Amino acid sequence: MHDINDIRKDPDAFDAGLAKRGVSACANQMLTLDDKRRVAIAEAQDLQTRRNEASKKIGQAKRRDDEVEAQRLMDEVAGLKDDLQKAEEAERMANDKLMEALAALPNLPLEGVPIGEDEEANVEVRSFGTPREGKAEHFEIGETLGMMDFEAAAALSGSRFVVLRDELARLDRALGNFMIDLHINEFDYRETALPVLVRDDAVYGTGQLPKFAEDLFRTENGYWLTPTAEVTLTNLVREQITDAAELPLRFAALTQCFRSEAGAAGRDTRGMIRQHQFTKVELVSIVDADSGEAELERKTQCAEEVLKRLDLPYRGMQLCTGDMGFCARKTYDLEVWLPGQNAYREISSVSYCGDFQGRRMNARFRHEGEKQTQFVHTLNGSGLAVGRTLVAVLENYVNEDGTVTVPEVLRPYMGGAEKIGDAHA
RNA sequence: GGAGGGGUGGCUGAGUGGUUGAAAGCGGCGGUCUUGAAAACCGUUGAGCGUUUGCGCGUUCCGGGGGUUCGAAUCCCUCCCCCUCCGCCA
Repeated sequence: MHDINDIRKDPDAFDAGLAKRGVSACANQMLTLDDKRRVAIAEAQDLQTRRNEASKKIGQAKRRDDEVEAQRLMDEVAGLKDDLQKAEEAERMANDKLMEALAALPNLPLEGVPIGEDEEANVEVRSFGTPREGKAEHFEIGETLGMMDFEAAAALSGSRFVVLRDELARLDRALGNFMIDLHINEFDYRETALPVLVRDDAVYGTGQLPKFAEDLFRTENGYWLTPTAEVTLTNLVREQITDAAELPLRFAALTQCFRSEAGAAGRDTRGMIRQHQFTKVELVSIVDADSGEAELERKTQCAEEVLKRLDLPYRGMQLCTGDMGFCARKTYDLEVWLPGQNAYREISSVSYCGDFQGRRMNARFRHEGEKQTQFVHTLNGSGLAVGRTLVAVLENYVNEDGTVTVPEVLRPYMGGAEKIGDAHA
């Protein structure tokens, strides 16, 4: 959500920012809505003033038992009521219209973000490891092992679900545990266990609503299934004033995520790359207005460290203006090398959102002794998507005989096992 | 699921139709006193929005929304949340 005052201060800069994202200019439209809103407010307030004055006099008349005068005054303001109600309704509508329009606008890219239309214009900022050629895709490896079962999942739930068995199920769990342990032990994140069902306000706060409702699952009694723990972790500070001394707040969670993948029909239909339900370790930071960009770099490094310790080749991409998410001002994607696909695939996305979500959540902070509050700045990032990491491990660690070597850092989480598939080979 | 009790300012807690944005206490801030601090005493202390060069003025807000009324923290409807008892249950 943007501050209408910022738009008023420099409408051209606002439109220029939107243009970078391929969104057409609309500052003028917003200012017109705001003007209408303010006129409506002034009209309603004027009527309210008159009503209040009259009511006060009526009260005074009644106190001195002057019923005649009281009645005279009551007759006098009787006509006001209708106008007042209309004016208040007009004020509400004018305000709603402006809020609705503002809520649909994406955040502005930070200075220096590469300008472009789509992922073609993303910029590689670094890389790690050496990509190798591979022969097998992860689902071939998993099915050969007899531990990855899409048919069983389809029977239960349809497409875009998977059943993992035996050591692969354990590997999945090991990955999640390894990741979250790393972040809480070494990077100062607080582990958090969260609901995966939330209400409208929370999803609105992080920007998935109102625009992207079709990407989410909704229960019959009105809950949303969280598409990422970004929603819950970020909303932890909603509608409150955090003491600035407590910042930065760093939260990590290992949760299930649920996405309808409404717009992805036909894409990544095979395998575990794109599922309706997947596990992810999410990293969220709540910071003050000055720390956002440094925290973005830090968080990206936290995510990268997971890949490094798993010895998975990856590259870091800075997203261009056209490829960034709705709330983001600056985003890095980490893309892991998948030998089976002979391609880099996104495994983490780390974004700095400025105060865009803070304003939507009415989440503020205040420096000790100061009166003025500011909206918190927020960051979120995957550290990492567990399902896709499992895919990467399989394709990068598969052996000639179809077994899969367990990455060293995961062995403590696997009962010491060095290999998957030996017993079944 | 059934029955009941509650949601008031940073906190505790009064307030059931008329200058109530809201008593009192705590906390915070300023001052007096003190070498300094504490204690004591005095004063002060909510937020959003609109308007204004500024002082200010106006308006809204007592969980959210709607309604009754000339006037609502106070009455009505509805939703949300918390608590207690019973039932059920991982």
